[in-house]
Amino acid sequence: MVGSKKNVKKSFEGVELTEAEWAIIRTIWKLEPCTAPDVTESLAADRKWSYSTVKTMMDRMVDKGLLTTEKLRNLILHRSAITVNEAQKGEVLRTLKRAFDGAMTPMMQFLIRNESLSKEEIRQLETLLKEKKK
Amino acid sequence: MVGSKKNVKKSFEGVELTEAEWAIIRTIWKLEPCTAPDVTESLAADRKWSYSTVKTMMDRMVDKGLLTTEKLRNLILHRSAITVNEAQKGEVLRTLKRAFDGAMTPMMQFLIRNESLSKEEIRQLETLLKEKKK
DNA sequence: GATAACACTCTACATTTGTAGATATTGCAA
DNA sequence: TTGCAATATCTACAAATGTAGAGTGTTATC
Repeated sequence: MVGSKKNVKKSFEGVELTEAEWAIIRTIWKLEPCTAPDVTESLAADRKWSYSTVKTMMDRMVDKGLLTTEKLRNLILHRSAITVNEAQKGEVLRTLKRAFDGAMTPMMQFLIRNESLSKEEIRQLETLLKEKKK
Repeated sequence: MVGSKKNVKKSFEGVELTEAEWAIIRTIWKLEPCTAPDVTESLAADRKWSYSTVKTMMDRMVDKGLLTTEKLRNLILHRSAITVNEAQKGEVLRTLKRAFDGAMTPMMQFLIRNESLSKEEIRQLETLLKEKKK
């Protein structure tokens, strides 16, 4: 059976989602509360996943505590248990840890140096940095 | 058998290394050219991996084209086939794609807002941005 | 009440990742 | 020259991930 372990509430400091989990949770953030068929349909455009596939993924995510469920009649409504921000933070921390030895500044430097940014975007970032200084 | 497929030269635009692969390639960047026992020993401090484990990993990385080999007497010398920069880029792109829908600026904003940066670090980044504008 | 839709449950299988024991090979030292 | 120590090869297995078919239950409808 998929989906049995009690899902203990835990901190999501370092959540790491797989590619497929990202696809699913993105959809859930948009639709929640929603059912597995809802998600399947919404994803149909990009991913041609069968209902079973989506449902299995979702069940596993419930196990991991990434989603919560509520039974409504014969339906199971799902909600995200982590916020966009938490998920993003997990992903960023992962990269930081693995690729930059946990050092923020080198990572920022890498981004500024290697990625293309328009003048306007640069201005925005400068503004943010200015605010940050306070 | 581990390590048979011909390793075709390919672009490393989007390399994604696993946690274990990162540990190994970091060591290789330090020691290359080096043997599997070299890597095992160097990693012994953090990871208590057996020689077999390390060797298997390395063989798989050779398959994937992440490492190259050269036979010297009875030894196999390994070298990295991707640079630190390429690996970092892969990791960053991954996060960008998954967590920020490929949009650079939101990711930068997230970092500036959510991470702690000293005044000095902020100054450095401002300088970088200034240079970038040219 | 029978039945078609719809949603859910179970089970399964391939691939990748992490981990390592057992065995074979070989160059070197005694 | 022989045996040992170092290195490499082969094989294996568990867990995680990606993917989905087959079967079961429930509900709204005719």
